[in-house]
Parts: sequence; C-alpha cells; structure tokens
Amino acid sequence: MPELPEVETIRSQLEKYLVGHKIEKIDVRVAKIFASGKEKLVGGRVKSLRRFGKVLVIDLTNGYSFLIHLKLTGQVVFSSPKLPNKESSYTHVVFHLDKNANLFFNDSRKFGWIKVEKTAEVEAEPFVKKLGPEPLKNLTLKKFQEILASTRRPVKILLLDQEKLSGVGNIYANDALWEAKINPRRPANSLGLSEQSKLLGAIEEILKIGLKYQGASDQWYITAEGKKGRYQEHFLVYGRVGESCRRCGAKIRRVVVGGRGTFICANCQK
DNA sequence: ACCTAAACCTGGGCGC
DNA sequence: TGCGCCCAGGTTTAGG
Repeated sequence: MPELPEVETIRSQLEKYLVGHKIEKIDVRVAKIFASGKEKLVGGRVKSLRRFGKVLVIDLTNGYSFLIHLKLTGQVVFSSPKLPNKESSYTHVVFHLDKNANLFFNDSRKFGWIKVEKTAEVEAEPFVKKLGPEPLKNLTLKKFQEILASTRRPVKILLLDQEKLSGVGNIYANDALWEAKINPRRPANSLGLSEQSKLLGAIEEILKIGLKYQGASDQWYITAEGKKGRYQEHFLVYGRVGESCRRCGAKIRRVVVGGRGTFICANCQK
C-alpha cells in the first residue's frame, strides 16, 4: 500500500481512534514481523501518532514508541465494537486495548515490520534517520533541484529513493511524471528549470489527490477503519497498460525502469 | 557511484 | 477446474 497518502490516511484516522487507549496485551503470531521489545509497550497509553515518509510511529505516554512499516501488503486496522472486525488469516500481530478495542497488523506477504524505540530516539532510528525531505512538508524547490542535479540516474529512480526524498512510491511516481509530461527514464540532471518546477508541483498535486481519496486500494490497502481508498479510480497512468492516455489518447505502455513496472504515454512524456 | 537480480513471502489474474 | 507463469503500493543485499 503504502505510500505517503496511504500511511497518512491511516495515521490521521488512528489519531482519532487510538489516542488515550491503553495497550493491555500484545499477541505476536509471526515473530519475524515484531521481533523484540513488545513488553516495553504493554501498560502504555497512546499519546500521539507521527509519520516519517512511509513509516508510521505510535508514541506512548511511557516514553516508548513503536514504528510500523507496511511494505507492500501491510494493513493497520483499528477495531472496536462500533467498527467492522478485520481480523483474518493475515493477522500477525494483535494489540489488545482497553474498552474492548484492538489494533490489528495484517500482512499477506509478511514483509512489514514493527519495531520499538524510545520516543526520544525515534528520529535517530537508522531507517528514519536516512529519509530524505518529504513533499508537502520540507521539500523545497531549491532542495529538489539540488537532488535532481546531483545525478544522471533516471528521474523516476530518484523519486523512489527514500534517502533522496521520502514518501513517494511507484503509484504516485508514475502519475506525477505523467502529469508533468516527463519521461521516467530521463536523466535526473537533464531536467530544465521549468520541468523541475513542474515535476515538484505535480508530485505535490498528485499526493494531495491521493490523500483526498484516502489512498489507493489497488490490491491490499485498506484504511485504519477497514475501508478501501478510492484513488485507484483516478489513476492517471499507473496500471493503465493498454488503455488510452487521458490527455492524447495514445496507448499506455508498460516498461521497466530500475526494476519496477513503469507506465508511460510515450507520446506525452518526453 | 551505479546497475541488476535476487531475496524476503503470498495471492490474484491470465492464458492454455 | 487446474497449472504454470507473471505480476504486485517496498526495501535490502549480493555481485559486478
């Protein structure tokens, strides 16, 4: 799922549901997902929720936090007497909360992880620490231009590199490049001024649209309320192989860039 | 520094 | 229906 709009949708919903709840017990059914430290969380109460790129952070009042990465198929779903129960055969970790509520971590492919850190040390955690600036937050045009100018690697690979900028994944990278009419294979340092600025604007715009539709439920993603997002109904180019370009009508092609499926209108994206 | 393929896993879709 | 193959919102690692 799990690009910036999907994780942010989960974060903001959990802020509403989870804050104030006490963690009474944690049931880890697949050890590799949550390898250690769960005892630090038991008895703690949820204080706040943060997000760094695609990483969700849940802070407790006892000085500890836990980080969740959903990778490709992870789900984080809140359940209470009022919401549908999304426990399934893919539920690998259950946080039992007070007031008959639960937080489920589901993950078909088991690539996701949960990790405990002291709250004060979350930003120094190795994965978080390496993250680059984030669109809609602290990615300025100047910084974006520096990042692009620093390499001749294909621009799409840069957009997906979390150490260069964080939060953008394959869906939003494809759609933003289409929106900006830039070919994903273009060397990053070959973009002109107006292209650089157009691309940053497109990234911000597409992420905002993703947020508006509560993310893309192309496959496994669901919100913390257990519902589907709707951005998949508005894909600009992602996944539209064989269909017509929304701008010029040419056929959308699938190519591979940096080992990832990449969708382009060869007519529009130069 | 950069590139690729493979690895971590499982399920869905498609062609035959 | 079944089987084999390819694909998948991410990231890391091994090898060149």
